[in-house]
Amino acid sequence: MSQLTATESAGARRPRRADAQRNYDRVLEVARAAVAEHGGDIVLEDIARQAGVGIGTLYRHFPNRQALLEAVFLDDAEQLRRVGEEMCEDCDERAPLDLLVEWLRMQMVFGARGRSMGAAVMNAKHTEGSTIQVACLAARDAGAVLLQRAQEAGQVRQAVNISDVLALIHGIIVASDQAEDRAERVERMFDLLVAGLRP
Amino acid sequence: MSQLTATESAGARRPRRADAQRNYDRVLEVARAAVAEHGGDIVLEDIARQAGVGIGTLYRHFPNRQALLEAVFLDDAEQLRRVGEEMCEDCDERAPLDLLVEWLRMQMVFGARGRSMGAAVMNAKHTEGSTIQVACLAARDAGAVLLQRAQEAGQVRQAVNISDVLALIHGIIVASDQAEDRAERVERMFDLLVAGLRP
DNA sequence: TTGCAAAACGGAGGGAACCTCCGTATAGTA
DNA sequence: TACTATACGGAGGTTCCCTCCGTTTTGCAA
Repeated sequence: MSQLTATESAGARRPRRADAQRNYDRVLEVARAAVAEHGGDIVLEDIARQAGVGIGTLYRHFPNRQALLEAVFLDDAEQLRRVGEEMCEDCDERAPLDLLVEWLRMQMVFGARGRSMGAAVMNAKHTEGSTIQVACLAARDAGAVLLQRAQEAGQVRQAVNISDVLALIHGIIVASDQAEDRAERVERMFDLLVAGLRP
Repeated sequence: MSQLTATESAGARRPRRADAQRNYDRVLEVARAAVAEHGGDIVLEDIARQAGVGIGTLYRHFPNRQALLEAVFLDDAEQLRRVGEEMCEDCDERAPLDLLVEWLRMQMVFGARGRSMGAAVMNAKHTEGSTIQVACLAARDAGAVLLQRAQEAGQVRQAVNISDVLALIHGIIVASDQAEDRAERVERMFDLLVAGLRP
């Protein structure tokens, strides 16, 4: 949850006051639930009300809609990195391609949860030095290692590039967002992607 | 332009009045230009003003934002279908896979033009019987024939399915929308997709 | 414990955009 | 030319985003 304490970015600032931290956490928690249900189409005033704080408080902690969505997103990116790194250590026991595919599948599940948060997040992802870009790059790097292992094992073409694969995954999510046969469609597109990896 | 006259859907209604048709066309034209520049983030009041009509007039012709975007979209879908059908007739002279790839590339160029119109259009695409679905299906069918030719020539795996390929193309567009190295990135993802087609 | 300054709270309200409603204007027919 | 169905247009209701600022609270220091 409150992975961001006030001591961000090098500044030796005084830590957040207790009430502030409490409200920050509460807002973030409500927002997380709301995003899981409605995607990016959340109404900030509703979030504030449900969290039991004023709209002004919400905006102090999250200067705009984007910032709130990003905060919700960050946690997940962090988790993805962690799992990716753990998988790297299993490379001796399981086929690297299998691990890679499993990790990519996680990317999809996780991305699908955020659904229409997509547009907002996509922006930040490409903003140089943004917290969210840093988190995504960290997750990506974990994936890059998995990919490399699979390539060394001769299970994936050398030309394949992790960031393209991830972008394509994101594309699959967005492209199938509204489809009525969502699950199967995602599965087929994913298969198509995996097929494209092989030598 | 005014591909939709008032005589829609079987109804034997009186044709649109001349001034109405004029305004319809003018709004659509302005909207088309605006979409090309700003994607889906157009302000309807601006469109109305630039077209020299009142906001009420705009809303009479296009009951909501979505309807206007869809109208802009339709034309393009229609063109895509036409080109696809023309290509089918060239299958004897050129390799089917080449034609397919060229057509898919058109899909991308054309989709990229509409950019963030994406979300709005995606909705309609999956609404049973919507004009836009019909247009997309017609375009898709043209592509399906191209795909089939390529499969018959043994240049594409049998398991590949046109609508998945198109969805993936759409995904590529969306996924690379904000990237700074957009062009190359699209190109690489597209290559990845094409590689996935081959047997 | 008490006083106090920095920090945080919260909601009124400005502004942007969407869309509706209805009185007024006009095209096209008899 | 007169009349009616059709179309026009913009005022204003609604929703949501975000800012501003007077009030309240916290936590440190005496």
